[in-house]
Amino acid sequence: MPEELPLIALPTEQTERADAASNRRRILEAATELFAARGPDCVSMQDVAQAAGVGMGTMYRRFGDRAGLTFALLGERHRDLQEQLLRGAPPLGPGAPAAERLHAFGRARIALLDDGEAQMLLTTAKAESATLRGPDAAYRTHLAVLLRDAAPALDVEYAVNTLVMAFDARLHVHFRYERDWPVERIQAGWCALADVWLAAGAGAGV
Amino acid sequence: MPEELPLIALPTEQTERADAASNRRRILEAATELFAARGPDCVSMQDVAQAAGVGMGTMYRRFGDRAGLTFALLGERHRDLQEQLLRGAPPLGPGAPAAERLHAFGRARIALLDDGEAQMLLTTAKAESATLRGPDAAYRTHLAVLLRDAAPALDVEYAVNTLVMAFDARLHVHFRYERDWPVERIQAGWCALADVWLAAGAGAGV
DNA sequence: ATAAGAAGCGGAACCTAGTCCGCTTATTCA
DNA sequence: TGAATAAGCGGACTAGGTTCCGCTTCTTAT
Repeated sequence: MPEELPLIALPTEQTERADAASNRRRILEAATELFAARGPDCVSMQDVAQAAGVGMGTMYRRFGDRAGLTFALLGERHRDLQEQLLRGAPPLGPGAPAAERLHAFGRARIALLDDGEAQMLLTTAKAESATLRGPDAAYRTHLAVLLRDAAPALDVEYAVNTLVMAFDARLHVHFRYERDWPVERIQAGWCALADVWLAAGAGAGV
Repeated sequence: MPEELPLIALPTEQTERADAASNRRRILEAATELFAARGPDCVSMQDVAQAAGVGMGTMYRRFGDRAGLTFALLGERHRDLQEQLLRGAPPLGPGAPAAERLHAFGRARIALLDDGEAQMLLTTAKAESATLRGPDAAYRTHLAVLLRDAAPALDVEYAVNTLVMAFDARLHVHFRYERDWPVERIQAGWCALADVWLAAGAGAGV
C-alpha cells in the first residue's frame, strides 16, 4: 500500500475557463522572468500584472495573494520531490529504513531552499508561515508517516512541527548569509534532529 | 560566576532628551490601551500616534518599526523572566540540573506566548522572525549555555534554533486555536524536544 | 444560433507601514 | 542669560499589497 497522498494540488482544475487558464500561465511566466531578472524583492504585484498584460483583479483572483503566487511558482520543483518521495527509488522513495529516508528528504528539501527558494519566500512574509500553508505543508504527512512507523512513542505531530519549522526561510538565510554556514552544516543539523526524535521514540513502541 | 548577561536592552538610555522620554512613555501607554481595547490587529500605527498625541515621525524615531513597538510592549514581562533565569530560585534560576532548568524555562516562556503575546506578535509579521530579533533572541544565550554544559557533543547553535523556533507565534496559534491543543501539550512537546537534545549530546562530551 | 447567466476581467481606490524633510525645542557652554 | 547646536518633532508623502465593482467574455442549454 502506498503512503497517503499529500500531493500539492495542481492549480489548474478542468473547471477553469479557457481565458482564465491562459492568464494563469501568462502570469506565471511573467513572474518567473521578472523574479529571475531582478530578484524577487524588486518585483511588485503591479510589475507582474503589467508584464503579464492582466489587471490586478486577475492576479488576485488566480492566486489569492502574493504568497499564493510564490507558492505556485515553487510548485513544480516540489511536485517533483514529492513524486520521488512517493514512487521514487530509495532512499528518497519507499524501501529504505526510516532514518535514511528522513536524511535523504531533509537534504533534498534544504537543497531546494538553498537554491533561491528562501529569497522568494522571504518576500511573502505576511501573516502566515510557509510552514503551514506553503510547500512544507505537504511534507507534514510524509514526515508523520515515517515517524509514526519508526517512533510511535512520540507526540508525532509535535515532532513533525519541529522538523518543518527548521525549513523556515528566514532561519535558512540567517544561517547561510549572516552566519556563513555551509549548507552541509544545516543539513547535518536537520538530520541530527531527525535522528534524535527517532532514537527517543523507538523505545516504547512497536 | 553568573551566566552571560543576555539582558533585553532597556530602551530608555540616559542620553534621551526629556521630551523624547515622555513621548516614549505616552506612546507605550497609548499602544497598551488601544491593543487591549480593540485587539492588536485592529490598531494601526496612525491610531497609536494619534492617541499618544505625537506624529508618525516620532513613533518611528523611537521604535524603528511596528515590530520594535511590539517588542517594547512585551519587554517588561520578558525582563522579569530573564531576571529569574539569571538570579532567581531554581529550577528557573541557577542551581538545578540542566534538564529541569530547561523545562521550567520552556513552560514559562510558552505561558507568556499563550497569554496574549502570540496575537501581538502576529501583527508584526514583516520580514523577520521574532526568533531572531524579538524577545526570544535574548533567550538564545541562556539556552546555549545550558546545552553547552550539559550536552557538549551537539551542534549547540543548531539545537538552540530548533528550541526557539518552537516559540513561533504562528505555530502557537495554530496548535492552540486551529488544532485546539491545550497549552500543556505544547509545553510537554517542547520539554520532550529539550530532553531529546540533552540525551543525544550528553554521551560524547564531559 | 442565441440568449441567459456564470465566470472572469481591469484598474482605480483603499489601507497601512514606513520615509523624508523643514521646522521646533531642549540642552549646553561661554 | 542667550546664542549655537544637536536632538527631536509632525505630518504629508510614497510604495506596495489587497479589495471592490461595473463591465466583458466564455460557456451551455434550448
